[in-house]
Amino acid sequence: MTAVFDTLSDPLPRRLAAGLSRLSVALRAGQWRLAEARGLSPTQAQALAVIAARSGPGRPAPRLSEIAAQLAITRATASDAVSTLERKGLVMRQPDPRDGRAAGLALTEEGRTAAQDAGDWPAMLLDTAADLSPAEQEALLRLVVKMIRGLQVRGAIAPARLCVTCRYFRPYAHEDASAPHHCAYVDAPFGDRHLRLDCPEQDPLPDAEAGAVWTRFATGASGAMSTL
Amino acid sequence: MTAVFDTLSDPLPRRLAAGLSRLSVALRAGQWRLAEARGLSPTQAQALAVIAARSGPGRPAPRLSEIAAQLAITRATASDAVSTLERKGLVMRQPDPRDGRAAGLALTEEGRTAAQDAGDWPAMLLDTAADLSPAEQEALLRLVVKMIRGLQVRGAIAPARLCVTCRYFRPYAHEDASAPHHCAYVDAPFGDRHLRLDCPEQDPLPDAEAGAVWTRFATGASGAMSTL
DNA sequence: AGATAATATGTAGGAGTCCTAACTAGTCAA
DNA sequence: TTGACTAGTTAGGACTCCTACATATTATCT
Repeated sequence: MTAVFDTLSDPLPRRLAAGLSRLSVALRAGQWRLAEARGLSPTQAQALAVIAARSGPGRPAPRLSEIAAQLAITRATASDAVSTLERKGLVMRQPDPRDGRAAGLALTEEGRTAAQDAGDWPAMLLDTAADLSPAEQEALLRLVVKMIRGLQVRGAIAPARLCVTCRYFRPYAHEDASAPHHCAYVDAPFGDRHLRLDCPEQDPLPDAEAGAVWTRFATGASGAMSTL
Repeated sequence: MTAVFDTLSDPLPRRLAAGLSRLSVALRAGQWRLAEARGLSPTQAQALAVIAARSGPGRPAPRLSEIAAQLAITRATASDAVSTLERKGLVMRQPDPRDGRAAGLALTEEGRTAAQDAGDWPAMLLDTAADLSPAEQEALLRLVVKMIRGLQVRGAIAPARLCVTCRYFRPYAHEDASAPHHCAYVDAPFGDRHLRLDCPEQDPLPDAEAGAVWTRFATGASGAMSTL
């Protein structure tokens, strides 16, 4: 094949890591720029977003440890960030009725408003993603999901609420190439482009069963990749 | 098609941003963990890597501003990081013969050693990438390159030394689907899986000409995507 | 019941990150 | 030579992120 470049280049996984790292640099920088406008630092904004995503009627209030795990920071750092959010009047700590040690985190009215902006990504990133063709966006989402799951399995990040590790996920249950999967929770078919990264309804499969479902998803042929 | 999820879900670019952000969290955390072992903070390690990548015999010594631009931080922050590296004996500042204001940055012997480790990514990330099939790795690299170029065009990140913006790049110059492109510098064919993100030989095309080359690359059909 | 271990969180201290603003010194062009 | 840039540094402040260590509460084991 192409002996020259195959031996000359860095291994592909290494370049992938470098590429993702570059994107990560751009993301961080964008978050700092947004931070100023909103009076929130990147970590604070992320913490706010996690709290918002995990709050809801009839759902237990998220805890500090949960924030720390999701952001892959220590509890001490998370405590700092939450204290600052509290000082800014966006978050309230409430004693947890079921565990006197724990502090349940809830958004204030202001916090709810701020959290909506906090989910805003730098426009440049959204525009760049939107410039990809729909098929490319779908392929990228699928690949990103695979990377996230891989990191999760290796313990590098906290469990994300992914479709592909959910009790209600049925990979390749339908013939329709544009929506081959099935969500048994809403009982509807869907495709790779609908895969979620943080679904509130997600109910994680135990490890024993997760492997088989994952394999079916990961190896399943998808006919919609031809136009890349 | 799948009306339910199409209207129910966050827009795809938004979820892509969220997904990349999660990967970015994992990356940062991994860098902090590595940092400890090496006595270098993430920024210092990145700065060291940039200096190493841009140093070389017969090449002008990289400047501080270049580091700042590549890492998307201010010159002040870069100055801090480089000062620390200097204090640790890994980097030397040398007066630039052609510009008395500028300080050329060079690695010490120790710095050269340290820079090799600094290019090491968290093993978990490399392993996860390596778990993807070769076709998937190639597809992801291509998509990451597209994202980087998009962010670069929008001014969100400093110019990367990409094949796709290089004077010597000839997209789809060959029939061979596994190596359709051609590098006129080494005069050899190569494929998407060989795309580089920081090639020392890269010579950027002027904007006027870059658009046409890019379009040919971006829209070119690739036959190797069927097994995703 | 009482002692012990484990858990959830908070505090303190220190190095590092990252910014803006102000400053020095060198370059370049009119 | 003067004025406008440009490269880099410094100072100050908010925030990030860590490792200890301290505190309260819950779980567990005799």
